[in-house]
Amino acid sequence: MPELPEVERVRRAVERELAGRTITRVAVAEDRIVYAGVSPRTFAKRLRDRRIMGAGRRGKYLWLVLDRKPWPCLHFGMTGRLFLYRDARERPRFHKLDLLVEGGIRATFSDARRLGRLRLIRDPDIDPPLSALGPDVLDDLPSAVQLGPRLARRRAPIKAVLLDQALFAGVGNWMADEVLYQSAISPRRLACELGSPEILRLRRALAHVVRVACGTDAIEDRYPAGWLFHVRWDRRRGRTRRGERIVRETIGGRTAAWVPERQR
DNA sequence: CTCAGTGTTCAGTG
DNA sequence: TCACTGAACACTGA
Repeated sequence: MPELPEVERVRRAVERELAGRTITRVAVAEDRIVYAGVSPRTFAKRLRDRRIMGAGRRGKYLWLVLDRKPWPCLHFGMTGRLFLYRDARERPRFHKLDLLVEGGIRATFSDARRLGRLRLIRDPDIDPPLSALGPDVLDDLPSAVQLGPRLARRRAPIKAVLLDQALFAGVGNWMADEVLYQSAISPRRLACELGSPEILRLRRALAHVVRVACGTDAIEDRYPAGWLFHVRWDRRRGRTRRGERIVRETIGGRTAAWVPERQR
């Protein structure tokens, strides 16, 4: 579930449901992989009896602002999720962290594949791995002029460069494909060979996709009907709504879905 | 049974 | 030193 729009939805939900409330109970799974750089026990101790002041996000990383540092930082990997619910029976499978918050609200981080990470941080701007992130594509998307020189240094397919979190924090596989589709640029094109009109289109499409996706609170059904998103994994049909053929190939280590007829 | 997957990191190479 | 590629990580569901 986790690219920028999904993480932003969670951030807003935390602000709305949990801000101002105190964590009364914490349960942790004995998972030395998902808990990174901290034991589950210590992690629990730092959260218990703390008040949640709000939630911050940069790229795909989310942290809870507590009344005392350190703060918990969540990364969702491929399958991580945060559930907010009231009935304990709704606790999801693969739970790694369970919070009981004042007012009977429960928050559970779950992750089947265990590529997500739970950390403690003191400062999102200074502590790795957050400090390695580039500008957030929702809050701080660079202008086309700023993007020019950064892309000019990269001799890799634009698809791979879009996934580089040091350049475009928050972009993931589906957003990269969507942005390239909407800006009519082939994912194979080398970043350094894009012209100004193309960079302009790319930047514009990226701003549009991230804004619209966040505007719907990442509810996929509400993404505009013309988006590639709705058909990119549909292997049966393998066509866009307009009947253009969708191709799948590995670029930059990930599967790209794209429309050669339209993307050059 | 096999394979791909809305992600990141690290070793190896140029 | 910088940048790129591919493998590893771990596990589910098609």
